[in-house]
Amino acid sequence: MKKKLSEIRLGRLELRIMNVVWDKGQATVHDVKDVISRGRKPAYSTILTMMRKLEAKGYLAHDVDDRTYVYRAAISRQTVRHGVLGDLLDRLFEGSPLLLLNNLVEQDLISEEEVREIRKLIGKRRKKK
Amino acid sequence: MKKKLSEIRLGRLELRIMNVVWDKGQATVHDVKDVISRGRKPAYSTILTMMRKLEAKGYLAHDVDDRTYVYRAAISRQTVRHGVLGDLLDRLFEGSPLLLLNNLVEQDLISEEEVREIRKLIGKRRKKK
DNA sequence: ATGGTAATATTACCGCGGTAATAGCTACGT
DNA sequence: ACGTAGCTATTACCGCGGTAATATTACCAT
Repeated sequence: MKKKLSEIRLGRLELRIMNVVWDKGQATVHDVKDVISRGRKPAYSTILTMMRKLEAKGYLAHDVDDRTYVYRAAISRQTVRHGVLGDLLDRLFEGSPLLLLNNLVEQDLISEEEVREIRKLIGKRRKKK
Repeated sequence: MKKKLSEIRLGRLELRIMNVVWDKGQATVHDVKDVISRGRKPAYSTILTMMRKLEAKGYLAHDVDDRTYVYRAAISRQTVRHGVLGDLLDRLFEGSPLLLLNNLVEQDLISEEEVREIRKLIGKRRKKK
């Protein structure tokens, strides 16, 4: 089930679930329920339902281990990040990453040192090409 | 109608509408309908409904000019950008702006020159304080 | 065999963004 | 006075993320 990057759309709970699966590599419904702590704590059956829906949408897949579903991601964190970030850029920052960067600075979310690191990173990437 | 930054949530069409109002400073339903071009073109009544809902939520306000509603933004673009960006950071990038930056680089969305500009910007900000 | 246990499957509902048809109002032209 | 043009107001519906109770299934222990 391939998806265009721009079509990747995940709700809040969906993302919380995916994060658990990405972090742990694989997870059962119970695993997810145990890890999800912050804020509202959805019922077991809620998480179950959402994970089934996520699988139906092609974001999760599962193996069966002794009659327990062990889920794993069917889409990478990077892919989702790319998709969602691109979408945000498009919708709220005129498609300009620079504008977004600017915003991070205004919010004092990044420091000069961090920007320096990023420059280094870009340098390395350029060499590779 | 004050809102916590993290509670600012706007759908796709809502954001398209807000963008028009922000760009033009003020806009009637017709103005918005005329400007909105890309992709689906919602009916006049759809835009009308959405703008009323946006006003009910405190994102728009209106004056009446010769029995036509002239809407203006009741929340700034910056505020929405801050809110949405912070939320994204929190949900998908472990709250780390650096991780987000990194992602922009991986997607080849920012260049070394742009990062240099940002560093300059940060320098200026630091002096102000 | 049978009842408990622990998992998945089914079903139902809510709120909201989005969609739009249609009803209602009012000033203006003739 | 009256119809019409051009607005806003009302109403209804859909899909989906989220919520969760309840039903079903199947193994295990006694």
